[in-house]
Amino acid sequence: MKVNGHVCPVELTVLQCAASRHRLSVPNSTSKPDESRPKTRRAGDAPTLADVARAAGVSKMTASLALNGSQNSVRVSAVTRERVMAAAEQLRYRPNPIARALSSKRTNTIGFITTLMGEKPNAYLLEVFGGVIQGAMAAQRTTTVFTLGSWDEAPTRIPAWCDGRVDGIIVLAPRLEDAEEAWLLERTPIVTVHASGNWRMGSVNFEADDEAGAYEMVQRMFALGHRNILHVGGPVGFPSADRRVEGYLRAHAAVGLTPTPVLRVPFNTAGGAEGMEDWLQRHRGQPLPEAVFGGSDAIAVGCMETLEARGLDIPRDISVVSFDHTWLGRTLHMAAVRQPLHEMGQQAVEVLVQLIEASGAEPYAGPRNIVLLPEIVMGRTLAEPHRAPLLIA
Amino acid sequence: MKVNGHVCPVELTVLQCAASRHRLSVPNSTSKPDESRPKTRRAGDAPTLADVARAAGVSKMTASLALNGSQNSVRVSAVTRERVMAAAEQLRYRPNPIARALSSKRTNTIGFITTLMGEKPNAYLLEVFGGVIQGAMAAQRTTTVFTLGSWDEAPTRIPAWCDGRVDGIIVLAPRLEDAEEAWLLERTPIVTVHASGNWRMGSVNFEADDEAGAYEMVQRMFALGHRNILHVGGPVGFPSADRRVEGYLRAHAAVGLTPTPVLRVPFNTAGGAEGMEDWLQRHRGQPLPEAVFGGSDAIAVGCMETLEARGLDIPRDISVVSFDHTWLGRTLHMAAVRQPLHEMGQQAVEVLVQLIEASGAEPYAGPRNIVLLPEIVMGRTLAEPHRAPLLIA
DNA sequence: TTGAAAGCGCTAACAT
DNA sequence: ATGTTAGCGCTTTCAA
Repeated sequence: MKVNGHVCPVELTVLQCAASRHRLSVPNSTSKPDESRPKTRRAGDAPTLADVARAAGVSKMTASLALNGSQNSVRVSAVTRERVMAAAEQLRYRPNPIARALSSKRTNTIGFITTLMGEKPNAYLLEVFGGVIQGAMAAQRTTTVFTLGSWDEAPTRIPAWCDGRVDGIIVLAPRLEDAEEAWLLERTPIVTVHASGNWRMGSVNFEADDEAGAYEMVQRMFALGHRNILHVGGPVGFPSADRRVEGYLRAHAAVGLTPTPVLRVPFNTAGGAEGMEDWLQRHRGQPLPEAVFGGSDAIAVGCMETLEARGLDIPRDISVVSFDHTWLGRTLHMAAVRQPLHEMGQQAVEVLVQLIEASGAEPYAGPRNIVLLPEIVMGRTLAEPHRAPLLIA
Repeated sequence: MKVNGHVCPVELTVLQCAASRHRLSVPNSTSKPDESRPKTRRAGDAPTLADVARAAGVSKMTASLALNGSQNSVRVSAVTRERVMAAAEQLRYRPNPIARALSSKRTNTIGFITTLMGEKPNAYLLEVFGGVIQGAMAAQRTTTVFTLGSWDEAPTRIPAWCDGRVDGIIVLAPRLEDAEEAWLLERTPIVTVHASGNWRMGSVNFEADDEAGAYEMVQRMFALGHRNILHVGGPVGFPSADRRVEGYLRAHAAVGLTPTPVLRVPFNTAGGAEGMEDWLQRHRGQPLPEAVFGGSDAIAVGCMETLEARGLDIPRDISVVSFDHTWLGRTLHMAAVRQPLHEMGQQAVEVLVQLIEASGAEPYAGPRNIVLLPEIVMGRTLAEPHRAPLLIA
């Protein structure tokens, strides 16, 4: 098979253009899950506990006890256990987790609910997700991902996932109202991240102290000598964006400085780039700010783009700092308020596990709202302000 | 509660330092999944099919048939169906997916196996993952993530996950030998991504034509006037890295140019930055390459870092192009060979579903190795070569 | 058109 | 120390 003038090595290879979105369909394949298949037990099927028990010459329950090692010393004699384990080994027995889940009402799986991590991955979300799967691994659980097309679907779809397939769920809630069908949620513990007070009580919420982080960062910049700092914040109505603005303002109030009016843009690179460009054009001839404080990594990167496109050097001519310090910010060595997103994900799992294991007798007694403190990270994009004030071209 | 001089609004709030990794433990919580709980049916439990049937005055199976809508017109009369559905609605009945899975041997879940997406997210991996969950959503399945500490664990842990909890799995295999316990895999369909020939036959593999992509990109650069292109490739032994080098070399051979010897570095930013710095120091006084071709986004970003730190302007003084065009490359508007990672993830799910639904009677008849064609993306980091040749300082 | 009954593979009370 | 028995909630023959 020849493509672009060279030969592909593998015989069965099929080359196709990715952009064509060509469906590789075989004749009778439906995209809907199949609901009907035969289920007579065939010889090739996986061995069950019964097979092991039979092979070891004991009953199913003895086999179960021997294998699960629970009730350690008492229930099963050493020789019996030995025999059972040998049989299991020999048959290559693997317990069926579905059957176990049905019987024990525990799937050992936690759900992670997110909006589509599509073509345009959300760095913030991915960061938390990384923490979640790491936490899940540490807690000996697996993570299943439920994808929401948009947050509008949340009230109807989230309860539908609380149907026993997971022991508990973690919800990343940028902003979320009370679920209408809260009745179902009562059976499935939930931990939210960044659902600042919007979610029903009874669950546990994680958030970062955005306000304090922004306050601290602006103070640091003041200490470096900056006086004219432009804050390009996220959209109005996002609690976290709003709180960052508050921190920015409070820092100014604390030292008696009049803040430059805040710019609000969407939480993405284009938002930062276009907002910045627009702002610069509206302030032509006026002094260039000494620094820009982006409301997120993406916003800050967008701002940098615009500034650099105008020939400005960062941080010589103007400093740029950001919020979050996700992988994007780290890669670019940006100065930022680091929000402990990864830790949030990990700790969310820890708390969720506690919630799951809390029986009626010993209810969860920990905190209901957990606020992590952000930290200031210095980087290559922040320096002392430019000596001679620059004007906006 | 006061922190950093301001008051937190929520009463139950607990502030904690993220870096402390403090365990929020409640007294009797074990991290191991709990194995023992009572299971007598209490009034507050979720309604079952039996409850619905009783409420509707029919048998369980009639209820099941009525609700699942299978055997559409024949089996159940319209009135009965109506009554059953009303009862279900009224009881807020939700079918238990675990029970369904046990009975039907279908979980409608696909597994995604990956190494830890930890603090240092792998852009490549995340890109594919985004495609997978999107594909899964389209196919009405959920995705469960299995995390591998390192690839060494693959041969033992992957088979352990083929125990029925998922209908099939997708494996991102940078390099992977034959699984020793392949016997188990026979029951669970597998689609690999980038497992170029290393994995057992019988599964389906996806890959991109790295060689052709690199060839094409170098040709484009030749067309722009570049003659001295340094390829900073990924580590020796990674099939994809090796094939990119081959494409680079073939492009030179095609036009009769002698290629600059290839540099091989780790697949990350530090690799690119340090490799580049080292190379420049070893070639002091010699002509600066007109362009650098990074073996991945991360490598290219690292190279750019080093070059810009030396005061070089990209692309005026030197062009930089990369491979992959993941989110990092897109954010920075880099010129690159775009590998269709997202599409790979999506299509991997489509094929996996076909594999799952292929019964013994109608086995999967599609291709076993699917090669997607990369495409060239122009960007801000690639321009015509610098007129006056520069020397390495 | 509907019902009764037998699993799916495992866990857990209750005997022995 | 081990076996018996009864579910978990659903699907699916097999009768009626």
